[in-house]
Amino acid sequence: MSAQVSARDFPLPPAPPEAELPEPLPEPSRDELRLEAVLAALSDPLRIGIVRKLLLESVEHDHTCTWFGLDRPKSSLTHHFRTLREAGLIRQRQYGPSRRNRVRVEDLEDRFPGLLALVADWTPVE
Amino acid sequence: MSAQVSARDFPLPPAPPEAELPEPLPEPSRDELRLEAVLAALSDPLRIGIVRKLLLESVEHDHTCTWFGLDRPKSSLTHHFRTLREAGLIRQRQYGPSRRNRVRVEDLEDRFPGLLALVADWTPVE
DNA sequence: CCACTGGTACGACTTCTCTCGTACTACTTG
DNA sequence: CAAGTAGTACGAGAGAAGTCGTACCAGTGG
Repeated sequence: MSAQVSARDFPLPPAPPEAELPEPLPEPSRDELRLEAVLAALSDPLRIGIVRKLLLESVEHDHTCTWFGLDRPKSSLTHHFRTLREAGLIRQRQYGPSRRNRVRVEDLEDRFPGLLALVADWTPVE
Repeated sequence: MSAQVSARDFPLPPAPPEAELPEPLPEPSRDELRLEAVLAALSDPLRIGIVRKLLLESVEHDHTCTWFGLDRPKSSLTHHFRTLREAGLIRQRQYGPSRRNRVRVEDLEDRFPGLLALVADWTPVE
């Protein structure tokens, strides 16, 4: 059956008050995004799962690393989230002691239209 | 400026007489294609360049590995073309002594719609 | 049959990536 | 200030991947 999630047109996040948020951690600018790097970051099942979960369950809200419920040591999670940020897939902000993540939907749709729809349709191996 | 190649809708190849062609080398079936594997294969600049060139310059014709004019040893090319075939991006057929490649446009558009458009728009680092 | 062409297979080497333990830092709360 | 929470940095080990030389093989054409 393979119920395909129809996630073609992402509602762009309703322009939150960016000015009031903590500064994002260092990340490539929209123009610096490289398709090879983005694809490499997404080629790991854990990471594409993270991006997919963020897309489907929280386009408008940021989430901490632990929100994902991943059964990995903290140092492994740091590695994967940093990989995603350095490739330009997610934006990370420091909220007090914790760090929150969101997908860079606007930037990615602008540079690589349709890519996030593929991520949203992805399913892990059974 | 970045003149974006508008390559959204690929003309599906006009159904060549598949029966008369040599058998394809072993490859994953359409249902076996995995997005992670496809993205991993495309995350190498040399390989995404190969797929892009095949897409833009020869959708309807197969090409040998040497046609690409890549300045690498033969054994390296064998490695990259096999990687692309095993990920399901290209189909390879043996024509006498040489081996010819084409992109699996139909299968990829069916499973991962829009992905090939991103590949066609890709440009190498200057 | 011999040389040429267009590849493959194998193996070595190097580099990258994933994984994770340990130690540490930053902030919050009592 | 002490304890708890959420994360980082460092570094080591294992495995995967890229690079490429060498030897080899299958057709093609003289």
